[in-house]
Amino acid sequence: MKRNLEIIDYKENTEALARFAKALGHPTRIAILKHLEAQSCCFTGDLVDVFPLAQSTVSQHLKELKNAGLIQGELKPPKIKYCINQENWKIAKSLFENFFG
Amino acid sequence: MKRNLEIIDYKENTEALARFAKALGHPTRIAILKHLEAQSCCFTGDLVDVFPLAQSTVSQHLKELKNAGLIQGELKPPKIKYCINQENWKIAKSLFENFFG
DNA sequence: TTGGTCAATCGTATATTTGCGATAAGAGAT
DNA sequence: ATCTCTTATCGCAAATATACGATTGACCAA
Repeated sequence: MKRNLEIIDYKENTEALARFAKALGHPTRIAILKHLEAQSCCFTGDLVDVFPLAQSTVSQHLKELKNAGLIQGELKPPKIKYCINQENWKIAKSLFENFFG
Repeated sequence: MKRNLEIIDYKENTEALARFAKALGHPTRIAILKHLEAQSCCFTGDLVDVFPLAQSTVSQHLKELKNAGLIQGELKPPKIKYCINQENWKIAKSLFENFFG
């Protein structure tokens, strides 16, 4: 049943795209990702210095980006180094490219 | 002051991108846009038939897409024909392309 | 003017998001 | 064990988002 598979893919792609888009739907999160793109990686504390937000708020945005799969954290005690999750980044990129045609 | 202009552009692009992303951050709105892409245009009623949602809910999603500038409505009494706003679509496309690198 | 059709808007309820300060948790160093 | 540094989580308040049914408004036809 090729048709069903296509429908499922369509549905899954739609929801995956919406999930990524939702994660990108806040200026601070876009800025965090731009920062990570430019620096390749950075620590939470660096971001707290850059944005006029409380540490807990920055941490929450990082959590959402992590839940969406766009970033990943690596333990570098006593800090945590955040980087873009290249694998999912590529998936998101291709979903958006495909979407915008 | 080139530097200031760059900062402003950076800030504006970040916010514009977040606004577009936010509008795309719901499966129904992605699906509506995919539908419009495929059909080029369609009426609200068609969408109400396609999605398992109340008419008022679909209308609300259309309003958000319109506010984000991604679609536009044309009066075709007694119906309204919705199409993708090609101009802003291109802007969104290039913002995302630029963002994902 | 009246009626019919279609879509937007109004209330309303519920859920989610965003932000903060305060607190807890994890991992060395002393 | 205790202290320090860094980050996550908790608890809360305010704002926003999502969905619905009911109502209103716009337009054309009879």
